[in-house]
Amino acid sequence: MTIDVNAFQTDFRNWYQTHKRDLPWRRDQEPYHVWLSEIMLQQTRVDTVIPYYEKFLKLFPTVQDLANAPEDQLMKAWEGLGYYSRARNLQKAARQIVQDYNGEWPTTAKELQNLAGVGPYTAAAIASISFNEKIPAIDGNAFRVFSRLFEIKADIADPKSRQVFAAAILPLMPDAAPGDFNQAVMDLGSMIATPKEPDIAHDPLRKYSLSYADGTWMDYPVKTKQKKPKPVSLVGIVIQNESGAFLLQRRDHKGVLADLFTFPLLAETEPLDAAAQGRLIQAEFKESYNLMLADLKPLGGKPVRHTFTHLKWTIDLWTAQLPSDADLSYFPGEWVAPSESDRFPVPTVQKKMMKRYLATVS
DNA sequence: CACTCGTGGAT
DNA sequence: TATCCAAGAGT
Repeated sequence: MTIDVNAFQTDFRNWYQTHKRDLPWRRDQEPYHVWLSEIMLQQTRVDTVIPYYEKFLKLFPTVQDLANAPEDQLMKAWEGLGYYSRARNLQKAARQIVQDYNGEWPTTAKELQNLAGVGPYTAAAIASISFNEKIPAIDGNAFRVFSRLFEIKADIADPKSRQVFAAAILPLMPDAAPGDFNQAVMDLGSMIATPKEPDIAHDPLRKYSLSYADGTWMDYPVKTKQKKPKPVSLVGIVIQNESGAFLLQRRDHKGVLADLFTFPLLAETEPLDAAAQGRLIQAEFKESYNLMLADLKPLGGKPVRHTFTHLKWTIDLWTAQLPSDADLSYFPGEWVAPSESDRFPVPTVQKKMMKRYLATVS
């Protein structure tokens, strides 16, 4: 594979200067801004991230503000964005910067990877954009763009493939503005060299592309298929006291939706009929929480469905009553009045359950 | 290293 | 509805 690197860089740079997107985190090269945006953009679309990014910068203008933020305020600001461990790692890393690095950002990708939540991609992105390190930032766009350019058949789901791509990309990077090169790859991948139906006619790199020449671009990137989400049946219990407050449960610090608040959820080892669900709920509340629910009954209607990357939840909703003076010593959660329900970070599935409940009882 | 960890848009 | 997948990282 012989390629005129100078011509390639010129074509690519010219295209980027004309077509690059105007994004909030491109207003400067502040590592705090670049880092925050890169964490939010992990597995998340630009349009989704923008409002969260703007809100975060208003709430936490500096890395010191983020390091000092109350956890619930942080999680609340992240609510709905998904992959919530990113938010916890965000604050861990902010505290690393303030305490371990005395507020001075490390300037190399190698050092940046010591920060919580910063892996090889994010470290390379920050190092190249903020500190002009010549290192390829290899994300899904880069895998797609360069596998098609050079017909690279390494499986991108295999971590070992990263070095194959790095070796192919590095010789193409310019000494000046390597961060622009990496961002150009992302813009090209999201606007032109898309997964389905790439706009080949407007691709500034089309004359360098082996797969375009061979008509094989649909075969790239090579990626092993992901498994189907595992079906899980659950019951969700909408419990209210005599003043109408809801009993919300703080989920375990580990696992799915860690630390967030939902109606109490119980997983069934296998799908149960209504009678068995009722017995499960009463037994679990008695044995685990020492609580006796009153007036327990199915809400009725279709179950609430929610699909994660690896799980497919089917939730049958129930309703019950519990006095406000019930002893919650063994229950990880608290009463939440409808008026103050937005003080707690809740995942999307909780919003779905609440919406279904309110629609059914009204 | 295979698995875990969310959400919403596109098709 | 089913599937893919979007600027991945931690374990």
